[in-house]
Amino acid sequence: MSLGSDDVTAPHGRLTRMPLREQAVGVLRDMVVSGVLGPGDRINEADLASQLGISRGPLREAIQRLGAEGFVEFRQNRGAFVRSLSPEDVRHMYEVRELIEVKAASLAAQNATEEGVEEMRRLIAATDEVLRTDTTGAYPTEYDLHALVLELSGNPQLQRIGTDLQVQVRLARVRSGRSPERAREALTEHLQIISAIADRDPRRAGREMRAHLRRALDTLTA
Amino acid sequence: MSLGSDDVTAPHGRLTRMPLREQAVGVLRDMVVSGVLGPGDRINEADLASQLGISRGPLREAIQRLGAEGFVEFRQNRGAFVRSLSPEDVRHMYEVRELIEVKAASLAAQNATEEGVEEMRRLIAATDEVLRTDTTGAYPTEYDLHALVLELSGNPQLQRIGTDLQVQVRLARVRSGRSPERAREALTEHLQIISAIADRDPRRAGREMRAHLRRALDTLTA
DNA sequence: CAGACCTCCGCTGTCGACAATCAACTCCTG
DNA sequence: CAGGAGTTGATTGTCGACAGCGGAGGTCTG
Repeated sequence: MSLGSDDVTAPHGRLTRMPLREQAVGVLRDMVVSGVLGPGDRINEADLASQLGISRGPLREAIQRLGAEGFVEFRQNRGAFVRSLSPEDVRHMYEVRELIEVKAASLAAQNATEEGVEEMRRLIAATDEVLRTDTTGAYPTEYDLHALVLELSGNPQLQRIGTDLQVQVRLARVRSGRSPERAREALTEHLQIISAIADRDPRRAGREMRAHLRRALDTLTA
Repeated sequence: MSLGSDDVTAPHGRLTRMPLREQAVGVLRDMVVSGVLGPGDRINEADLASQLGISRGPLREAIQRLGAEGFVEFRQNRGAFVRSLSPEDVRHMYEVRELIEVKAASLAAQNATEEGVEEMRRLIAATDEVLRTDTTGAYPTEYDLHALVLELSGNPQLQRIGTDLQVQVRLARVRSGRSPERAREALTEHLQIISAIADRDPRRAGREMRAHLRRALDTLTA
């Protein structure tokens, strides 16, 4: 697993090389949410660095970033550990997430551009599609929805904090996969949120988002 | 300005040496909020490192931390720059801050421990004192209040995000110092918040906090 | 045999040096 | 004299190496 040659195409087509640190941040996040790195696991810098084909320098910088985002915790002279969330932590995270995303949904309903709403409609279609076929492919659009709502809120701060929280929540969800029934429910709830935003109804958008998040938390803690 | 010998006394009295990175984070924050590092300024790693008496390694890690917290921005191969806030940015920050701190105030009114309320009362006294004498010493208690409210909310997530935002706001306030009149106003508003929390009245606590933040934003943008 | 002490190994925290990249300046050219 | 290519200096991105702390496991002692 080396990432030295992972180049990336910049907006204008020029080939640009992302700093190793940035790439490492991405890989680490993936390793955490995919369960390769479980809660409480110690992060061995030397091992991980050679695994990624980079040196410890950029890796340590990446770890700091993850630390500020709340993914890992530090112990004096013991290094970084993948954060393990207590049920209390999860509750607290959802409490904040509700604040953030309800506001975001409401703002999105007010501020979304036409093309934003258009993208929402595409999500409706995609969601519909998933609903009619299988539910295993649900997660991608799940995150897409929440990310899109945050973006359409038009408030970058809200977006930044919201996505951080959203990704952190995955930490809790890694182990406890949800049932197919709940997945279907969630998708229909998404539909409600989307249509409220598309209809430009802030109140309803906020209400639906709140309901959605509360049910999600219930499922998670059950 | 070297920080190699800046030891720190741990909770139980044992002398502990903070990692250079942590100390650097603190110093950098101070340099930003105190105006030594102005918005848009480039951060020269070599200079700053030798200025602090450390090497670039820990410093770079510290900068990453600050980056995740929104203090500095990165440009490809150009390094880190102190973030400069547009009026839009400030508005967005206050929008989120209102969400967070209003909730925090309301929660604090519900959840605060007895000793928490006790500390609030001490703040009332201190604030009263400042009100009666000069107003130049106002800032410390200003930040103390908001920090305390966040802490008493009992939600660590809320606290973390809230303090981040609060410190960032200082970025905007560095240049535009507020008038003594506004400072007095702010203090009386604080009194309202405090007493609402001490009375354990969540509604009023939230309402007063909201009013306070809105006026603060008005002053800032004026 | 249990518990305190000690030793050794692995790992983090830190450093200095090299390579890659960008910005500014110079110099050439029309 | 204006504009562009080449050059140079400064600064970031990256790496490998060393020192010191902490924990695992062995050893000594009561």
